[in-house]
Amino acid sequence: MSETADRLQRYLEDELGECQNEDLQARLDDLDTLEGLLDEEIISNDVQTLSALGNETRYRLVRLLVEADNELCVCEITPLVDVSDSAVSHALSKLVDAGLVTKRKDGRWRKYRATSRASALLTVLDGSR
Amino acid sequence: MSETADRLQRYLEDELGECQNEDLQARLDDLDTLEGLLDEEIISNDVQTLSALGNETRYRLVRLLVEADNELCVCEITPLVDVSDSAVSHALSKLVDAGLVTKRKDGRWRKYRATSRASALLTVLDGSR
DNA sequence: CGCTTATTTGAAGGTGTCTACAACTATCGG
DNA sequence: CCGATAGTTGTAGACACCTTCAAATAAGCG
Repeated sequence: MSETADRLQRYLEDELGECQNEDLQARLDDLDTLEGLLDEEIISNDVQTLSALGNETRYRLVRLLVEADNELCVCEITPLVDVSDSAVSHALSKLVDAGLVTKRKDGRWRKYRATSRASALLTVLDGSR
Repeated sequence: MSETADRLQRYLEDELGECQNEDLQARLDDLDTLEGLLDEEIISNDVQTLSALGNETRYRLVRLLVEADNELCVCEITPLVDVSDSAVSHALSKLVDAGLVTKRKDGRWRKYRATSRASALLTVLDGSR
């Protein structure tokens, strides 16, 4: 038996009392179940979303688009953040990949809009502070 | 006038029509207001939260703690993820800093529990997929 | 006390990320 | 077509991050 499993065993005996072997097995099963609940695809998708938002530039862009409650042209967005055009473009592209904004071509202008997922996330952040 | 401001001016004239000078000024004011809505402290706090969750190991830890709906001992958590004890400890510490989990000492064991902010975020992610 | 065990801390190294620059594509107006 | 403008893409280097190992701290037990 591995060392970490030993430690877990000791912990559970400590917590439950040594006599309750049924409870101990039940607890081990619970922990197994817990692990089983993790879906790899959901994880990687959520992590992509969160790490996209977890960057100051991209967070600002999303905030602005959500507050605007409308699509904005790149040329409207760029003056509002303190990085190069190129950085804005890279950032928006990553946000599109993450499903946090959508892109629309309009002649020579490109317009971006926050998705409902983006505004839902910001709403929760605002509401749980 | 800067280049990006020139571009913005051209865009707005393009969109609104050149005659509507009042509307143009109003739009510029709107964009200014938008920028003013960004609060630096909120931004850095949210970005810290999001970047903490935007890492696979930490995301898994939070998921597990939220699903458990209870505090878990480090020794229960470690076998559920595929990194060293040390990595788990570092990860949990960052999550505490970000306000996503809380820590409690119980004798020689340390127990962690997800905060309501953490479960709110996961709920929104689940609900907006 | 001294030993064992649980967890944390510090540091290092390998990897990934972010932004700016430059070059590119695409669209518009003449 | 051609020049100008809007925006994107590739890339490089500076920097940050993540994990591991080793050592440190802390608590319980004899």
